[in-house]
Amino acid sequence: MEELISYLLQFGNLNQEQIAMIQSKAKLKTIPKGAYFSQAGKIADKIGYITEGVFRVCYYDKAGEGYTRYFVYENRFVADINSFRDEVPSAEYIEAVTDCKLLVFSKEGFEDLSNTITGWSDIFLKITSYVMENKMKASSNMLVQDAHTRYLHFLEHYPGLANRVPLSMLASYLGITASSLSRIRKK
Amino acid sequence: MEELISYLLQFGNLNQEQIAMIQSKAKLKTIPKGAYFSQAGKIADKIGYITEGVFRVCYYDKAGEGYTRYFVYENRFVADINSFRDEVPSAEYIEAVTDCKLLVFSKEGFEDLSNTITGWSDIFLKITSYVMENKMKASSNMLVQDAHTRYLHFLEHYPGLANRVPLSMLASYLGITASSLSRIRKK
DNA sequence: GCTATCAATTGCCAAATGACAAAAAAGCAA
DNA sequence: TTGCTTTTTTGTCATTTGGCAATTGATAGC
Repeated sequence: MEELISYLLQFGNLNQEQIAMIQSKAKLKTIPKGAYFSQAGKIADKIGYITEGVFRVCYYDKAGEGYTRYFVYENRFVADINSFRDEVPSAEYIEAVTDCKLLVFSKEGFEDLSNTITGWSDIFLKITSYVMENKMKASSNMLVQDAHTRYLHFLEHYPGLANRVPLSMLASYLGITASSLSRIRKK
Repeated sequence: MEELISYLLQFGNLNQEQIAMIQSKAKLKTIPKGAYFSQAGKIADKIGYITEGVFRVCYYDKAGEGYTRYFVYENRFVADINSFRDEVPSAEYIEAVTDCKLLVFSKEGFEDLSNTITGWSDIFLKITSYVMENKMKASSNMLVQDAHTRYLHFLEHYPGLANRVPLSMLASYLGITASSLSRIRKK
């Protein structure tokens, strides 16, 4: 819980009263490996701050093949923010890659915070645009690198994460086949 | 100017008074082909709504090679939103690919609007997260497609744009070499 | 019209990656 | 442990893409 607060404080100021208010709205939730935090076609009605575990945001093509858009892990928010905000169906799945624990804000709880805490929306605007810009740059950068460079960059940028996710999921994040990644890994 | 207003109205409500306020803060600006709207290392102090022309958001590697992250054209906002909001140096260039005209909001003008118009920040939060999510998904999708598919998808998704930008810039957007794109184009 | 310049096309070959299949390894439950 | 399932590794081969260089094409200035 302290980590959530210090994460939020990076993006704006909060007094003790506001912090207590935030803590009162956060509920601890456990999600087992393989289960979904939110699903395509459903409206995302909650936003989570991960305290333990790894999620992946992914989608499936008509052949049932799954593609990982990105991973999210400890001390970051995970949500389909557009679905959550506008109450429109989500286009993607958020799947627990490992057993996970998160602090969850319901739609109602989140709106209470928006109405009570001055600057709460601004904090989320900052977090949203900062995070999304980084994700976008990451994908865009990968596009002009070869597979080996992308893998090395991943190892460097997300130390330890490669050992926590299945090779096949990492491969689809990197935009290569599992076989190619296996060969690259052999170096 | 009407197009700017109707674009904004897609993301939130505005009354006549607010619309007049917005219009009073927008200044028409012309940027010749090849010039920059904002530059890496400088703080982006304005945000533009394009009425005519095409920009590209790009960066350069140490060898001076330029890479196009994405294109922005008529009836869309163009800005380095993180640099603009937090007044930190931009990491990228926004370059006019053709002669361009835009409606420009200065930092001061934009803040006046934030302070005067209830919901102005929300409108921009929506626009920002909607646009960035789409950019992110576009790059992420391209990563798992081959070059030919990416090109066809570009043609379909941005009809006419391929004829307005140099082949080399389009190639770097697609993550391939100019030679490869030339060959693909021959079909 | 001539020339300089830059962008685009094309040819050639090598390297990277994918497709498919089989084998090996790892995980998991009884 | 044993057997079953899933994931990962490995082999072979076809395809895609890049690198490089030469050629062609377009444009602008003289």
